[in-house]
Amino acid sequence: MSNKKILLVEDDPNFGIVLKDYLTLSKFDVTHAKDGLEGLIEFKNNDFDICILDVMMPRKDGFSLAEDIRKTNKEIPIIFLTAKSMKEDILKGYKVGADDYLNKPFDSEVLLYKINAILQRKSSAMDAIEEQFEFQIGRFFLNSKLRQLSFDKQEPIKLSPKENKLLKMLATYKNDLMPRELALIKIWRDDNYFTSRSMDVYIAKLRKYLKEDSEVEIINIHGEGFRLIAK
Amino acid sequence: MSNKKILLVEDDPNFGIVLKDYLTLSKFDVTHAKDGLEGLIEFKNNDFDICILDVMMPRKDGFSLAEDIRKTNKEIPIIFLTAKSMKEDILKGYKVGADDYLNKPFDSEVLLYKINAILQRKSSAMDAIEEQFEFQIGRFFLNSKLRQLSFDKQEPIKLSPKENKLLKMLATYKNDLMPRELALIKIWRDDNYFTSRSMDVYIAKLRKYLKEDSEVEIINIHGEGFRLIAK
DNA sequence: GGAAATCTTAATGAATCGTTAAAAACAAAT
DNA sequence: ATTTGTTTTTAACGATTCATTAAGATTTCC
Repeated sequence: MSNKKILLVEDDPNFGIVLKDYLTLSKFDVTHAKDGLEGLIEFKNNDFDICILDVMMPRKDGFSLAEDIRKTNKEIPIIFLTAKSMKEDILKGYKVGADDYLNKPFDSEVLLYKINAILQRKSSAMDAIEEQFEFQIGRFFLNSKLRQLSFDKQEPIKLSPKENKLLKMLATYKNDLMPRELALIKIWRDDNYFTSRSMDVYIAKLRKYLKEDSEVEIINIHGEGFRLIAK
Repeated sequence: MSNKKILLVEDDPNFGIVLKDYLTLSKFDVTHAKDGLEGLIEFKNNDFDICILDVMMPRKDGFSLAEDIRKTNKEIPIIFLTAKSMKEDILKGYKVGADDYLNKPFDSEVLLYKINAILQRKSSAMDAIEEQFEFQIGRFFLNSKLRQLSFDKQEPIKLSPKENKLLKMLATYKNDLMPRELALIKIWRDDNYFTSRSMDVYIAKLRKYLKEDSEVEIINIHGEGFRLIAK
């Protein structure tokens, strides 16, 4: 099997070369472009498996490049390298369709780990295509495709789109922390005072639905997010 | 298992050689660089497990070298050797991401002890890439992601963010000194009279939580920091 | 003994969250 | 186009959680 091909777009020459060497040693074919425009040209002339883009670059920044890449290819994994851990940047990245992002400086082993994780995720996702849409939550049963929440033999509750997405997300993180920010970005596509308030309203609605089973509850972790507890 | 690899950067030739020999005898592979620039080159060409850097060196001092190292690798443990025990230096070191520091002259056995303690601390966590968030503390169990402290079958105690961060940090330094300044910089992001007082308040809170197990205690080491003792 | 460091409790004010209700936006059907 | 019903957002207010500061007591170090 031939090596996976990486497009690395990074304007800092030193850092770029070190990173390229490191990835080459880790058995990837690396093409190193020095700015966004060069990156776009390389992208169009080759067939890469994954893109690693610096955010801040002359001529064309990483986000803008990502948008252009997405016009050609909706699936290719993109990892952003952001110098600062600005929330602005992270949000923007997710909107452009980032698969992951890393704050510089970072441990190169973490990058390697993320690359492999993403490549694996994509390939297995391709095999199975469909994602999970049925969840057991205590004595409740959620079918997120039909947007129905069932309890015993009772008539199922019909969920609105947002209720459904939120409960599904809580269920995929069952018994674990679902970070508030993540839900806002993925479901509300924005993270501000009002979307956050809106989310609280939906949490209240879900709690009302779920209160028939006393074993099930949604608890808040102050400043962090919510946790759906169910045996 | 192969020996752990140490990058030792020390400009004093006599001291450097003695230290290198001592560490080699203690079953480490030691690369000895004579100044900061040489150290950086060695760092980029090899794969070390830990760095020991003298602070005062010609061409490139230890702090500057540490910053460069951190650009490539955010996790690798760094120990500083400082001639004077200036608080300025210690703070600067921690801000650059030091794991520990030693005042010259020092007992080489102390250095050895610290190296092993740090490697142990890092290795268990680093295997999994993502950081550790579960800790056993005597009969207590801390889940720092969920911010809860459990004791036997009792209802877990919910920890506030600061309580959680502080206890987590104490736990990673379990049975060892957690330097006061380090906690202040990493958790409070500042080191002054008030943050220090605030930390004391949190130590008091944690002691209250932990007093159910008489085998567990947080002791103060006057002028140095705290030590979480647990079997 | 005296200065510096630490311990502990309590008070304050800010940020976050919970809940209800009303307003606005949206969609489907008349 | 207007009506009707659903969904989502905004508003308002109370409740809870949280970090900091103050202040006095106690301990440690020289």
